[in-house]
Amino acid sequence: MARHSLAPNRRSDTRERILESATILFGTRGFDSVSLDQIAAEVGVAKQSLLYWFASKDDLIQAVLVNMAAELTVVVEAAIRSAPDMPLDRLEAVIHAVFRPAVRRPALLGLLRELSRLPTGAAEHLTEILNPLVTRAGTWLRTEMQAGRLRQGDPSLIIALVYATVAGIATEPEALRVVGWSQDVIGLRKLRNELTSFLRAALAP
Amino acid sequence: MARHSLAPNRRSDTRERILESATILFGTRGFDSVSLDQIAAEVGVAKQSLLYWFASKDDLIQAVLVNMAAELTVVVEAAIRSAPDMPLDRLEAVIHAVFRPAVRRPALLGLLRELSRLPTGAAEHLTEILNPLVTRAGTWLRTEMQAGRLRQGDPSLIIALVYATVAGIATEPEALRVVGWSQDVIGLRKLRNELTSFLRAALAP
DNA sequence: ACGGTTCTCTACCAAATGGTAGACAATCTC
DNA sequence: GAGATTGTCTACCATTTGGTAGAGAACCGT
Repeated sequence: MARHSLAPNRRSDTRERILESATILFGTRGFDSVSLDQIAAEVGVAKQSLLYWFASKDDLIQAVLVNMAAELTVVVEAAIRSAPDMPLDRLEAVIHAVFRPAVRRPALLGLLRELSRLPTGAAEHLTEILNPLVTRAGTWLRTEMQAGRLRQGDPSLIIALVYATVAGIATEPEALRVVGWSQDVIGLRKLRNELTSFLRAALAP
Repeated sequence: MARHSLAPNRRSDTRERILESATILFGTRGFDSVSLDQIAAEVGVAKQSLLYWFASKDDLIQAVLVNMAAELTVVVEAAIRSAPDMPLDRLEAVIHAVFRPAVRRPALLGLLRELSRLPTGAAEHLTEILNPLVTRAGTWLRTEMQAGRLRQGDPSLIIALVYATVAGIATEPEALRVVGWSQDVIGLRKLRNELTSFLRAALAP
């Protein structure tokens, strides 16, 4: 009898499949709006299999967040390393790099949007992962400014502005639609290009 | 015996107090994360009094959204009318006008962030309210561009960019904090000023 | 062959949630 | 003053939720 249609493996991929589905669901609909049952149904397992891999919903959320932070870090660091040397070109490359996963998987940045719903202190671990990334970017901007290759300004503010814009664009298509735009008319690619040309105009020395 | 400590009034202000509390709670923590019990407790009434004024949770959400759209419309239209004549100054005035309620009541823009969680079609009514506002702004930008007082560009993209940035800044302080910034270091006012100076640099003819 | 480990499942449970039924008090209308 | 209206409440309910208990199948090392 095929009660266990999925033959148990010593090395099961269930954990990764749960993480993937949970990332998408949490990122698009929010931690509180997604139940463990829904995630389990999406993955195609029973809820209790899910609770075997993650002791509680909070544990699952934590794992999803750490996973997301690591993924973002890899993408951004790779872009910084491989980008062209001129600061404006490099900045554009990084923005493109962040936009690509943000568009393919809006849930990634959507998760950041969810942070404010966590109990206080639950996101402390994320700071350890993401803060160095931001600090590095700030240091780089400052260096370029002092070398006269970028207009003077507060690096922190620039980074915050870029983050807010990317997050706002990538995670709120519905809000944009409601005020009267369809995705086709606006388009994430167009918005990305507009953002980069804005930055070029504002940061050129 | 004071079982009804609040003397019933023919004209009760309970409805408005519910709307106010619901706006704040929904906007900061999300539709699904806030229960009717919590709203009722915040207002200081029983849940059933709440259901007397709004037939269901969906009804309450709908009312909160319409209320928010009307409030935003008033603010923006007033700013457009009273602003100085030079386009860049006027644009800055409008941004300041949107930022003020956005900072005082982050829930206002936070509600827009929540739209993607509504069942399809539930936000149609909002489009009727907000779309004219956006259309008007777009027409105005286009006119100024044709008059040569702003650099050429796609008005829709500019508006979307401004909206995304304001919304991202005003509604995600927690996300900004997690990557390593405190509100004190960054500050919404600084971010607003940075945004307007960016726009000036990018849109000056 | 066999005992332990890994993995998934069915069967429950206590708490919270959105919502209903209806009693009861204050006020208005006549 | 009588009856309808308005507004608030207590009591209750069905469903959903996160989580527990524990059985059983497939695989491992010996």
